Amino acid sequence: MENADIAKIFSDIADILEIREENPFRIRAYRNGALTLENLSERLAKIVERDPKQLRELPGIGEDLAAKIVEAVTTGKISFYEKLLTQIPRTLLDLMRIQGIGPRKARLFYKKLKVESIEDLEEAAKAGKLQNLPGMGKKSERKILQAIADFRGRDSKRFSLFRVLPHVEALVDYLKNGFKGIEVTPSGSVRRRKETIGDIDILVAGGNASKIMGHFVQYREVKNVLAKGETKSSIVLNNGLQVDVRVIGKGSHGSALHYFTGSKEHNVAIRDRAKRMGLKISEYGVFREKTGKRVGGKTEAEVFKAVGLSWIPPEMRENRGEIELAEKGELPKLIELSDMQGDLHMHTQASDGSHSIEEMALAAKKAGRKYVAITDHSKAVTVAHGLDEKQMLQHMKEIDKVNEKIDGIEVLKGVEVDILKEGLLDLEDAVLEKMDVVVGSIHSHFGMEEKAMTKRILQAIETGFVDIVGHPTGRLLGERSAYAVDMEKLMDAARSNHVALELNAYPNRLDLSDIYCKMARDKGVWLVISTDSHSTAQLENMIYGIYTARRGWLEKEHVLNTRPCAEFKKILHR
DNA sequence: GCCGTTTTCGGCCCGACTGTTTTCAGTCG
Repeated sequence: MENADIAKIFSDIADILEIREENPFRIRAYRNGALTLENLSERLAKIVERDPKQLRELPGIGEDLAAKIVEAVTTGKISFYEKLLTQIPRTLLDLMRIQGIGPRKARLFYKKLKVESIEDLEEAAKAGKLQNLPGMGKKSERKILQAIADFRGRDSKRFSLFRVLPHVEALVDYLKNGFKGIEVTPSGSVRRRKETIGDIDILVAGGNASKIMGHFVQYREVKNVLAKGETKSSIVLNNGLQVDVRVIGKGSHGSALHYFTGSKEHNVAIRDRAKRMGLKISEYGVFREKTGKRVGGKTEAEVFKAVGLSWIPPEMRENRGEIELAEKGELPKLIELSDMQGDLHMHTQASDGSHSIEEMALAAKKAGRKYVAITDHSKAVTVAHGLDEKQMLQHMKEIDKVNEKIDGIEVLKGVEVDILKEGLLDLEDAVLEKMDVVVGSIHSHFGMEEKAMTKRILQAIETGFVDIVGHPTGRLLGERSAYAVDMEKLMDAARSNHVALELNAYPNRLDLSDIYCKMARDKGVWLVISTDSHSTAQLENMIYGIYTARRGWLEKEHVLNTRPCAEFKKILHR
């Protein structure tokens, strides 16, 4: 069992215990445990193998959960969970994924109507059986039917950040244009620059709250209004994206911004800390618990300062150790877009790109880069018109020509060479030898099992020709999951062979993920951030790589292409 | 079930909105 599987079981256990109305703190303990496992970069199996006692060092993992993890890793199941499932059907848990249905309602429907699944629930609602239950009515019944329809229509629940940001911008403009002197700030996972977004949260400071609410729900792209209150409203856009807006007084801007930026886990940890210090934090400010005296909240910095911390960048607020660092004053200085000097992965018309070498180079210069590597596909990637040895040599001459012709940016000769099924590279050594930059990537046989896939990539690394492993897990957000690879082994091999791993900034890749970036940072593995552009416009996607890098705690020094070209080349030619 | 600068026991984040109530439970973030 892998980390995510065990996390899912802990979360299921929490749901079941909730339906059974057990001790809410015990339930939270399982939830917290699940979150810890989700955010963990190291494989639990590895930790157990090394020393099961180390599980106890993980936040929220005590004697009990540690034992369950050991059981899961060694036997492939958790007997406590199996036992629970004999009492409550697994499909009942799906009910709680319907908006407006929590554990109480799920339990009510199950007990009174024998509803065990979403299908059962739909049937009961259509038959008018729900409205007569205690606490229910006609309106609730209608809402549930609507929520079931929404749930089904909403394809794959989360939206990629790059699809969401344009909507955020439009909404912020819309709100700002309606009123004078209000501050409109995107918060939530958008502000944390998470790779996928569940809904948009927008904070408005100042202004007439009820007027702002009235204006907001009339936004031109509203499909339906979920809730409209005095200070808080939620709408669903035509594309299925939910937007929450909250209005707050200007004096509480900082505490509200902190609160609505989250993450939830970070907030819980901060509030817990405040509590231990005799303080109470809400969206309205920081207060002394005893006297109720307000001690801050106008700015975010005030909130952090009140609990003895320096200001934590939003991208780090996931309760992955950032609070401990802030306490010691040791927060990293996160990488910024302006640090990026090179872009080492892009395609031209020679393979599957839309522009010429020169056009790409000039656009990259405009985007602020000082050097680029042109890395077209090799011949195995036929769908992308990959180049064979002869074509590649010709292409390299073209690159040389452009390099001589233009100023202000250095153009390196590169290739994105396919890592074949057996771990061999798709071009002859004699050609690879002449390259400045070799990116090795997987484009086929994604379904290989983990051992074989890991061996395949390790073998490619060990040829000595690969400088960078491109999009190392092959995932496409919302489309294709990562292929199975032992990331520990891959990173260890990369480090000992002086090979860098790519953080591919293509917005639906972001591969490596934030968690793997942090793992690379911890392990001292070199990284590069590249756009994998197929057109000049895509060179601007570097910013998405920066977002993910910042979420992975990366600093300038961890990323090779923040260095000047000469220094970068020197490192490559170790 | 977890955890400890008040505690190995007794706490555990906090508030808005809705629909059903006739003062509040459930859900959500």
